[in-house]
Amino acid sequence: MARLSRKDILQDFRSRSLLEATRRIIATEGFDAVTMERVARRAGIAKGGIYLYFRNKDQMILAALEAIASEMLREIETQVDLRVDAWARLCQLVRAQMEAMERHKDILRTLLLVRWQMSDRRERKKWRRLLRYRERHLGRLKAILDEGLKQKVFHPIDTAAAAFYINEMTISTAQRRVMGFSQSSLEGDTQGLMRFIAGLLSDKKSLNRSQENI
Amino acid sequence: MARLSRKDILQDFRSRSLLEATRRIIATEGFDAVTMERVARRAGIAKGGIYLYFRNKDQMILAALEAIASEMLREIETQVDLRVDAWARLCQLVRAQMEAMERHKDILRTLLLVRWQMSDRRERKKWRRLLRYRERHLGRLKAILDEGLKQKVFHPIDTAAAAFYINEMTISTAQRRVMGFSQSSLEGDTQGLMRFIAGLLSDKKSLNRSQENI
Amino acid sequence: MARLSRKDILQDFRSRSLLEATRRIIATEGFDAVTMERVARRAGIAKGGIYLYFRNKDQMILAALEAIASEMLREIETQVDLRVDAWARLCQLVRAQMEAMERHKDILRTLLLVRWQMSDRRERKKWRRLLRYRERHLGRLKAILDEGLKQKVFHPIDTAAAAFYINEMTISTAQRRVMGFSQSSLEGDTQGLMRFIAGLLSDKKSLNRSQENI
Amino acid sequence: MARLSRKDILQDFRSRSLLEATRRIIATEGFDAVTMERVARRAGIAKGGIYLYFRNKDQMILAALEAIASEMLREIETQVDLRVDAWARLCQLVRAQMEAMERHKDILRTLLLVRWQMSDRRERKKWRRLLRYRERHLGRLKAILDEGLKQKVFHPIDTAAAAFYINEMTISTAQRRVMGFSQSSLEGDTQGLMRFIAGLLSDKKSLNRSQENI
DNA sequence: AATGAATGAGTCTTCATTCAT
DNA sequence: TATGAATGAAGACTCATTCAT
Repeated sequence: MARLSRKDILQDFRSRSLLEATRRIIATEGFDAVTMERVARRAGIAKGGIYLYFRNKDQMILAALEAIASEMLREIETQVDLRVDAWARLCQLVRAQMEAMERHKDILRTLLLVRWQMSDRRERKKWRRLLRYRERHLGRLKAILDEGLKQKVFHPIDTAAAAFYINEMTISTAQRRVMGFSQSSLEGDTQGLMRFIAGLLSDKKSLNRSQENI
Repeated sequence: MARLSRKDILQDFRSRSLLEATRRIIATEGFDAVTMERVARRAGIAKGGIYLYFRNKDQMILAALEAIASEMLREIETQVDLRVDAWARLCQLVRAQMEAMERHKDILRTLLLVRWQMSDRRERKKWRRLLRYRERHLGRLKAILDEGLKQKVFHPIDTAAAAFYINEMTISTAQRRVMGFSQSSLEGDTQGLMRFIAGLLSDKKSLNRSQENI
Repeated sequence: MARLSRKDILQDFRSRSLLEATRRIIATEGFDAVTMERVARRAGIAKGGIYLYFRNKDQMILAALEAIASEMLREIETQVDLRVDAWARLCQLVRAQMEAMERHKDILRTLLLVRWQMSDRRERKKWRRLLRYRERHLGRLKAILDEGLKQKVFHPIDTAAAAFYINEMTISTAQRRVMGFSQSSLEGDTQGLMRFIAGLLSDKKSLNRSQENI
Repeated sequence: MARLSRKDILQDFRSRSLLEATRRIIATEGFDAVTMERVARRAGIAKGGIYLYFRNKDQMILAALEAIASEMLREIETQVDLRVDAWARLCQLVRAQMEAMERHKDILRTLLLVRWQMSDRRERKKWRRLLRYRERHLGRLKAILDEGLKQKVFHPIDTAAAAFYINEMTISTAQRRVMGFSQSSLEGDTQGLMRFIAGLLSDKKSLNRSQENI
């Protein structure tokens, strides 16, 4: 791989600083509090300097969101152990997703809010890269489901649809926590969620078995 | 009932125009695109006139969202037939919800956007009234589930959690359609959703039976 | 004099209500709080109705200020006893002025602030009527001084200038009270003021005499 | 002393321009005529630029007033010669004050306007800093009077009250000139004023003496 | 490359005045 | 006459973006 010149390193560092500053502002003061002025100050860069790294505010925020999404996905994916069976792996994935969302709950709101702006068809292109993370996650979920099906751990099911629903249910559960509407612990909510997912996927036998493994 | 004078009618009309304009802007361009100027222009009213009907921008948006939630809930609730059994009634409710959301795609977009706005804890109080609609809907769902439990149509389950997840899955399904990510017909998506819900609620026997009734 | 028709009486009543409302608002909420809306509501009249009595806001405020000035002057002038000598009469006048200003201190600020707007030559005409009240008061002061001079109670002096200074000193004393910078009682401040005025007007002998009469 | 960079100079210039523009508008059109738009235009700066120098409108106006008060006080104080006796020094001070006010008629108008603004108790804190200038001036006056008392140049008197009244009379005299109500020359008015002040302070002997020195 | 002062369009809100009823 | 809904011109303040240094 090519050596990074001092300049490249500096550029990369500054760029990261900006994204990190953006993220911190979103987390602590909300999306509307993101101004170029504030971001620059927190990143220790002059306001005008931002434009050396990002075309405009939109692009900067997009990059910040992408960084967050990317990090969360990485966090989730490193938790999955390929040696265990499909159900156990699904459990790991969902649990990891719950934990990641809990960890980043300050940002979660913004990230998910953006999902809806993404459905504006006129700006589809703008959000395309961000949508890829979602697709990647759904793909991973589906792969596990497919494998479970092959292993006859789950009953026959539309795995794409199931992946979609499982993801949505997980997000909803996390959202309920973010809104402060859950009295349970993270673990309690996760287990409740897994029980429902088990209901979706399994015939009675595997359901029983699976509940032991939650 | 009191006769409405010409003035009352006009007032009501203006007020509705403003709420409608607000809704359309939120749905098509997002919350940030709502400016008093634009709302006024779309409603065919002078900028200052808005303040005859709403104290400020926040109140106007809130009123618009409440009108939306209220209307959608009313549409859904009128579809439920009290004489049929719990499962059939659940089917009606979910189907009605799907249809209402399909009918008012822009309303749906607005409601889903606001769901995430609401999760900002700093503004909890602001959204309280709006959350009541959600609670009312979840209550109705739960009542049906409770009754189904009493009638032994469903297997033992945490009905509050189940109501939550059923609602979330329904919304997610509609959402997928709004985002253009579903190739199925409304009917197809609804049936798929009901099948998953059946999986959640029923033991094998009732599952089989229920699938006939979807 | 012509009989007043019912209409005239009503008009007069409404007009007074408006001026009184204006005055109360100035006194309680300050000059900037005077809006046509508020004035109308307090006067129990519709907003648009004001324009039946006054050409515009400026004229209304002017009329209100004039009413206040007129009332204060009347209050002051009724206190002067023509039978006593010049110095006693001057004492009465100054004391009455202090008392009137104390009574109307909420308004005083605005009334005196306006004095300065009056010095805008471009708007001289607008303020002319209000200035007459000032002139009338100064005239009365000067008349007393002139008489005192004739009676040899005061030492030779430019009575016009003295009238001016006495009035200014009186206003300044009242102002200091309005600003909360005086620890004395009204009576104390008034006596202090009179002592200084005595210094202005009298030779040593009459000074001594006058101080008994303060 | 630190060298001023070109930037510092420019900043200082802009800041001064804004204060100067503010002052001119207050003096010619009154407080209500001060709008950010107008100030910016007169200062040759963009509207938003003002906020680089002042937090908000209030602060800008306050800064302008403070600059005015400060400058006027400086002009006055440099005229006082410490080697002469108390009466001569008082003459110098009053004369200097009259001259400064004559030189800066628009400043005077501004200061007198603000005197009445300040008497709004609701905003006491806002004006505190500005009041210090008044106190400083009164303190200087009182010090001269106290010294005169010690030197037996003046007859026994409440020097604090006398300082207050002398200042008020001086201002009133200048004010009368600004309003165009004086036919005398500046010198004539000043001498008239000093004669009255002499009446306040002196027994007959010193009065006679002092009149030679006016 | 980097800075941050400067710009000016855009935002919410207020309110004197008009005018249909 | 009287009403008060409607208008629209201001006003204070913010902030993305530019550009001279």
